[in-house]
Amino acid sequence: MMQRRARQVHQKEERRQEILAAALELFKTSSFQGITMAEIAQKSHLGKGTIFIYFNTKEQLFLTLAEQEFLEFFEALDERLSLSKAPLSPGALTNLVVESLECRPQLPSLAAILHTVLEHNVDRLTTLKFKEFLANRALRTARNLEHRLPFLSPGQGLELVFQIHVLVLGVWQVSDPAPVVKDLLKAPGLHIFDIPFRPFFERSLMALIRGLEQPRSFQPQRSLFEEQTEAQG
Amino acid sequence: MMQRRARQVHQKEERRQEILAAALELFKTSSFQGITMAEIAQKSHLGKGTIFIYFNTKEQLFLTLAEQEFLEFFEALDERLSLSKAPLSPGALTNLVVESLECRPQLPSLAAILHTVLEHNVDRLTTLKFKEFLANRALRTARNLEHRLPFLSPGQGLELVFQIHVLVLGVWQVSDPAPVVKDLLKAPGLHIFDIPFRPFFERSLMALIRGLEQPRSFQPQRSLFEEQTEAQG
Amino acid sequence: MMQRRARQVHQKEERRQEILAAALELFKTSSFQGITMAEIAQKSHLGKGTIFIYFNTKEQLFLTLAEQEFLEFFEALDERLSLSKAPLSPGALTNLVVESLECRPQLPSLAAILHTVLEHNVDRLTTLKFKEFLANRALRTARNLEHRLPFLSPGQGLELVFQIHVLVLGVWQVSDPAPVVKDLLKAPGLHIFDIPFRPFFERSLMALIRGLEQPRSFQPQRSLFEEQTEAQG
Amino acid sequence: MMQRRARQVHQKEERRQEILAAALELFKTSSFQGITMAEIAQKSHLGKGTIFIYFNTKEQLFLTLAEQEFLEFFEALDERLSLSKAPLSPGALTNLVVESLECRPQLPSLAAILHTVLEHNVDRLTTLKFKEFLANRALRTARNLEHRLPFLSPGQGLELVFQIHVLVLGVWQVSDPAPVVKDLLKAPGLHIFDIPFRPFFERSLMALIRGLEQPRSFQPQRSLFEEQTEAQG
DNA sequence: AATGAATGAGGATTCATTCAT
DNA sequence: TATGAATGAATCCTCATTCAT
Repeated sequence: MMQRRARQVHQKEERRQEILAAALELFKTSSFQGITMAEIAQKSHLGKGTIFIYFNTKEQLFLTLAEQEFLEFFEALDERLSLSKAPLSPGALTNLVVESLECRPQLPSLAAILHTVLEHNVDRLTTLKFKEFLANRALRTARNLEHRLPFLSPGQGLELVFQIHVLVLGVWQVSDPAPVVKDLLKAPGLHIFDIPFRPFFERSLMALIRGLEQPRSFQPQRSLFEEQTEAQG
Repeated sequence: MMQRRARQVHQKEERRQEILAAALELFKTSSFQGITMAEIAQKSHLGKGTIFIYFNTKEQLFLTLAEQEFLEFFEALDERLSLSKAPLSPGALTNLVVESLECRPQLPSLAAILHTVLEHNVDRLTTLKFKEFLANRALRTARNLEHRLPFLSPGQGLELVFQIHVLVLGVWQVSDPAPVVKDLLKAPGLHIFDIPFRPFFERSLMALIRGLEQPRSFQPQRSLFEEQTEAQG
Repeated sequence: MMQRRARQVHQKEERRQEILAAALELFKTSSFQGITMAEIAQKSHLGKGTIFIYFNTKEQLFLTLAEQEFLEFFEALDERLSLSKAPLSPGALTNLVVESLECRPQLPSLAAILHTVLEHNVDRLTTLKFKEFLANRALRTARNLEHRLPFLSPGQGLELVFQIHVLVLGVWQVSDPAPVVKDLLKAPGLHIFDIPFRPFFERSLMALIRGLEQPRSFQPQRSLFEEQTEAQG
Repeated sequence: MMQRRARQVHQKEERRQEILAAALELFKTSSFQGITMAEIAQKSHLGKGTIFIYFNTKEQLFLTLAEQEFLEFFEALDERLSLSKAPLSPGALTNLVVESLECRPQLPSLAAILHTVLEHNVDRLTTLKFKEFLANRALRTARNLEHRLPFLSPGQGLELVFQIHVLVLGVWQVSDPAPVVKDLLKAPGLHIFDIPFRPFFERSLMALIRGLEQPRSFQPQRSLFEEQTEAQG
């Protein structure tokens, strides 16, 4: 053990980052449940107890990791969105998103456990901070999206951000099968479950954006009625 | 304990269903991790060990639950899709999906743990059976979708099925926050995370379908090039 | 399942033997703990419950197996002892024992669990029967031994039987290492633990018999005194 | 709980010994299977989990116990063997062994489960260490035996060590009957199974040593031939 | 007599978290 | 601050045995 004391604020922040880096590194080849705090401590050359000085719980540690990844993703996306003021085609926007995503390869897997795992066993305050950060960040990107996508009505930018989030975590779960499933993918008829993340995500997001782009005025609320009529016929 | 012996095949099936019903009931107010096999046994008036005669592992039990919910969802959807042969509008299809979904209120929460939890710790054979069932069922519905959505090219029906699945599990996770998060939803600025499942799912699916509906010929593969140009400009 | 009813006494005995044969077969490649009653039932084409009609407990089943093996061993040995009336050399007797042992290859492994496992969880009556059988059988062979080994004083025949038993189970345990140990036998210096049953048993038994053969009159009880004297010197 | 932290190496060793002492204490009145880790924890005033910091598995804990007992036995024996250089009579040696054994009353019962229980469920490294220790210790005592027993040819010292081991565990199993058997010992005819450890062990070991002592030249390898001849006649 | 569904005691082990040092 | 020893809750699953059919 090093026994270096981090008395300065910047030293503490450094230490914090070392821990996060170690966790991220382990997360590349393992899962949240598969990683133990002992491993993280060892990899960051710190004592087990030290980790808990910087993070209250294991979930909080990974939530911080997620926050960083989200931040960088949003930054990357915003940067790309700010390169021009011209309207974006659905394909172009999809591209920007995918590019931004590829800078942070662990974001999808972190997003996939965000709601079901990480946000449990975290204290109010931490959650509050995280959600506030996310809200601010999402709103900023939402505005940027609304600037580049003229067809978006006010508020739809934020909705699109959430929809992207939903697609990221959903597509990730579908494209990252359990070991047993992975083995079975070669079985006849099961290749349909072999779904690589990127192309499927691209097609889905593109379709979604193109759908948003369509003027809705021509099909106002009729869907329900149509259906019922059909059902009767 | 009852000590009634289920010796006939149909009695065994009945018992099996009793167990599943008990598990589903518990799942309504708790989570996979929060439920113990002992609770399920108690609720189905059986011994702890008896459960393991019918299901090898806890995961397998819930996988079977998921299978049943998926089956009923697909049946409900197929039935609705077969009521007419006329082309469906995006809104109409969305409606059909949401209706089918509402028959099985636990489907989203089961789908949400399917890939990350259930498909782990299940043996090859069980997984194979499950995936084969899912493949067959998905393909049938895919064909039905292609019949009612003329704009779908062959194979796009299946993709749409997967996209619906992705939206279901993704939107569910976003709309079913952890207790701590739920508490914070009233905080100023955090109401944006209060996302009820149904409307958000409806809008997202509708947009997706409308996007698929658009002829793609007008924007062929140019997206990447466009973007790069923009970035340079 | 066969559902054959064994109404006749001889049919029941047959069934009993089938079960024992199945258990013995499994015991060749597995251990007492490694074998389940379900496996024995399956291998003897009977229902699990049926096994318990013939044997009250798993231990009793294997105790019966041990009894049979002991019986056959004693028979084989007695037969060989009866072929002549001439005094036996230690080597010759050792040979007879080893030959008799080799007819029943499972005897050592059964003897090795007899006192530590089998005789636990067996009811009084069964144990009584077993022990009575063993006593009678041992006494008969003891007499035969005393006939062929003139140097044995009355009662020493029985003691020799017990000593043979002790050597069988002791040498077996030493010569049948756990898997982990077996792996380690190649390590430098650990080859000394690679002790094949037969030669080690032969040498040990031979020495023991030769020791019994020696007239004890010349060294009467002095050992203790000698030692104490030495210690003082 | 005490919550004293053992941070120094010697404190940790102390704690380790406390656990071993507790286990040994329990082992006096119970069996390996009858003792639970929880009991050991309670008796050593430690948390259940703490035990597993010091010993990976229950088997490892008891293996360590066995190692200590073996060590002390070997030490005691070596000490006695070193008191003089004069040749030992069989009776004298037997005495030394029995005396050494009586210092460690639990050794026989630990030896009796060594091969059948303890050496299972222990990792390679632990087993390696244990076996290496045992090899070294046995070889040293073997040399000492060869010094005091002139009739032993090189290598026979080690063989004698193993033979003593075999007798210890074998005689122990025979002399420590299951409760049911113990009850039956008064039954007519079954008193022959009432075999106290010490005298039976003494007589057996003495005979064995005396056998080893005999010059073998007069009966060279003829035993097999003799026997066959007899069988034919 | 035969069956196999039902039973439930039984226990080692992990690991996030705490806190004495 | 840093440490790592100490903690103990938490639970799935096996399998010998029973007994309703």
